[in-house]
Amino acid sequence: MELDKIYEPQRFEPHWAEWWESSGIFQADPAKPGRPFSLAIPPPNVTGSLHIGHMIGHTEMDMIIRYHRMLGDNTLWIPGTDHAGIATQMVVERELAKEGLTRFDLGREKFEAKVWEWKAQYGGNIERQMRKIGDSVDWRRNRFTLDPGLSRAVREIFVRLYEKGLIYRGEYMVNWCPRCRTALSDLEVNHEEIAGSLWEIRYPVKDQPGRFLTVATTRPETMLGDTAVAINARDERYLDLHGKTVILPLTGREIPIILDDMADPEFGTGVVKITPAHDPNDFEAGKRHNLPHVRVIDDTAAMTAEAGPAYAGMDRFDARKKILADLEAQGLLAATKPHNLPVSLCQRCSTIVEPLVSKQWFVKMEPLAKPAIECVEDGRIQFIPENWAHTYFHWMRNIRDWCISRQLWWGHRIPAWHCADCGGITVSRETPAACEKCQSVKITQDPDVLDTWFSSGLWPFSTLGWPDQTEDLKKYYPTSLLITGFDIIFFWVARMIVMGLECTGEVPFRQVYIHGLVRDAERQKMSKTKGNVIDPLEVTEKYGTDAVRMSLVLAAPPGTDIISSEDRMQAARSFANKIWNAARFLVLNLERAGAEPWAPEEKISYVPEAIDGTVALEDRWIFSSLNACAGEVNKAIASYRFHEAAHILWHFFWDDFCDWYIEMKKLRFREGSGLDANWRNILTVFETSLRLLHPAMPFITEELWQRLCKDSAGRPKSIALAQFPQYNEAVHDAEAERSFAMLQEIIGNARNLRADAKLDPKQQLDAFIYCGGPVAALVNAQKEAVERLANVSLQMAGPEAERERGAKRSTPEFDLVIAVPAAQLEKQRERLTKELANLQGVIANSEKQLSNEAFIAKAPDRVLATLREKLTDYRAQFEKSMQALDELRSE
RNA sequence: GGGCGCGUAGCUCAGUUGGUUAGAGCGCCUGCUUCACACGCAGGAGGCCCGGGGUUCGAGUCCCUGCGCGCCCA
Repeated sequence: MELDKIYEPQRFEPHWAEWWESSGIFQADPAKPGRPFSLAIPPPNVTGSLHIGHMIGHTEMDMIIRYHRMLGDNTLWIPGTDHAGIATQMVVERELAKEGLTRFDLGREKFEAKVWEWKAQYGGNIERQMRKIGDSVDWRRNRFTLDPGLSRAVREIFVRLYEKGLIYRGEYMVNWCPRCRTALSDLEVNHEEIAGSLWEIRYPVKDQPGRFLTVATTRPETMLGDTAVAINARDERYLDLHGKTVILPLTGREIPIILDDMADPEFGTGVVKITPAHDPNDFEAGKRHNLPHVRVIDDTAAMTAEAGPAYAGMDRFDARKKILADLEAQGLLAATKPHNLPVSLCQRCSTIVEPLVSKQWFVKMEPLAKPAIECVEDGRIQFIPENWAHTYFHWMRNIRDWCISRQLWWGHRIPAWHCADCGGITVSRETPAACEKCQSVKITQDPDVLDTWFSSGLWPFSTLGWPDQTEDLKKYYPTSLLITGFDIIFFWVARMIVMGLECTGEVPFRQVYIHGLVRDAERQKMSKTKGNVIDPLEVTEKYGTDAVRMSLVLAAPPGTDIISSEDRMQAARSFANKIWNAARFLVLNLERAGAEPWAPEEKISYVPEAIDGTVALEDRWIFSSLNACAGEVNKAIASYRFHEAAHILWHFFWDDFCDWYIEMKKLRFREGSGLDANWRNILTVFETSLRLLHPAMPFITEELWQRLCKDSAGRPKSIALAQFPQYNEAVHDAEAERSFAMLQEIIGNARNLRADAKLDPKQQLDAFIYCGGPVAALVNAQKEAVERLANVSLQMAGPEAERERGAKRSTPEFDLVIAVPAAQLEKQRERLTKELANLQGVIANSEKQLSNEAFIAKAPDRVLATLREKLTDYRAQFEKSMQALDELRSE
């Protein structure tokens, strides 16, 4: 077996991605034993492609699912995609536009067929990407929101809610996108403040020549639809006009002057025009005062015939200009003042939304919200980080009815049929043959489709076969966890909770982990419209999937946004390269040792084997460290502290395993030794590390594991099915950890003294260590390690022995002298002076604290004891350093 | 206007319930082609933890307040 010198993930990642799927190891089986752990993917838009923002969610999901799989749980991760009504329709419409066509040219059926065609051609993009990044999903259970099964679930819940009176149809003012030509829910519009104007327009009072009522408006084009003007009852300026009428300019229509609190005496002129057909507040006012609606803007944002022949057919903003010019010409434009106003934009296409009255379907939310609030309050669903529950509560407690109908052609058609004869509506699970009211067969299905989120809201159970009580549903529902971004808490998370409780009587998931958004270098949210998306395929190609995954996980503590940068990916690739080369080193030396292929123990014990009757210090230490590492990683992943797990593993593998353990082991290798205990220890630690790393970096760990471990009878097929290492208290070896830390300190000090003297690093120097007791025993046993790792020739003497001349470093436990020429000692003086100043401060601080009676009385004994111990050490250190400095001065 | 969050090394950020001399990665400086790795090794510099006040024996951590910044909802 040979490993390339450089880690080249492109050479093996595609292979494992393919094998994982074809070998079926991620396929779930509800009949198998094991605690269920299930997760439904937030279904991405079928026409879209994964961006780096998805990548973090997918990495976290994959980490947690691989982790649970390795724990032996019965795991299921359901993949799938969302039909994304507006977005998908837009994409296909844009394609048609290239040929100069609109969907209306094709007609509904042909257009729908075109979208399906589009989906067949490009819809697989996301799935290909998911395969590439190693998502360990069960592809057999792949779902699409328009699948027959999921569509059946949609009809089922629609009919149920309708029958309970929770779905109703009515004429209301909704957000209308004139470009998409559909209604939008409140969530699908963005609010922005733009610089506009406040225009003051004179409305002549009828029969009072020369008297005007001046209204202030930000939208003059709607004046053509005014059906009243309002003044405030407390506003004495205009009170005498109450009950009179004004002549609406440009139209000559006579409209009443009414009293309403909507008119704010402090704002503008204190007079407001009322256009019930084109403003939500005016719509309400219109209801209060029984005002007629005059609709002057149509579905495409063009002026209607009712706007008058001068304006009919014009775009709303062109009409505004002409209206202002016409008013000006007639001397009716009193003022134009700069004014910032909020506008609503279509989330999909950024067109300014037009409030229009139309007949739409709504879900009555209040009764549904109540149990959805309770299940979070009582902890049946837990948000992580828990702060997000506030956001959820705030929205849920101020819930408004949900407009679910869309005037689109792509989506679930509303299961309601209108009767041409009696006007009755038949709502049914199955397509009805006749009107249920009058039995007429002249019925036609409602042309509208449902909001995409209506079907996404059913995702955690519709994907498991609901409304049928399938084995999957019984085993895996409620799902264990949902991982998603905070931007869809309202759109999706809230609706799943509502629908889950309503449909199944149970919460759809027990925990919701909310990850941060990936932002670019300017901290901008990444979005297709902004064009600042990073293509994960591009960076995974460049750095390897494992490196990209690791870089994201490292940068993603719970509750914070993730700044994506290629620097981080590079760093993570270096880490992967480090793992690769550690493996390469082992492989090369295994060959030299003439070792047989090795098979790992499935049940990991972490107990190092003895060599010649004793267990080597480095083995005791690394096994103890590995054990601690396993414990911390388990804790971190289980509590969704993925970044912590990644940092712990990075540190363990790079610093402990590579920089210290392997370096020590270089002293132990013997040619032709065969697979002795020494090797079994090394390989056990390495193999265990791979298991710990596997959830975060699945590809490199699988590759190395498969290469390194003999495919013996008892071996799992894949590292993904191997047991995840667990903490074992019995393996904890505090004494070995202390001794090894001491050894590191000795070597560190020696290296430091060498480096300061600026001598040729190849030159071996004489070193002298003065110590007694356990340190002396340690030095005796590890003399070779010190000499090799610090490149010195070491002699040991008792603590009282006379010191050799040279660069000296003291600690409470030992003095170390390196023989360097006197000329090279300057750096030592600087260092000692600095150290003394530092120690002085620390000592003064500790003494002050220890002489504080309140501290002694109130601080816990543990804290007190450590501080006293430390003070003794500081003082000893101070003495020694002082003495060392004196010696240097006398040189 | 309401809510959430952030401000720690040059940069990006960790720092769980308050308790040793505050950490990491990248960048920077010095030296090194040491036979796994220059995507590397060894050593090093760099921080009034945003300002002010308070609680406490003790505050980067808790409370109040000011300043600066971000996001969500109205």
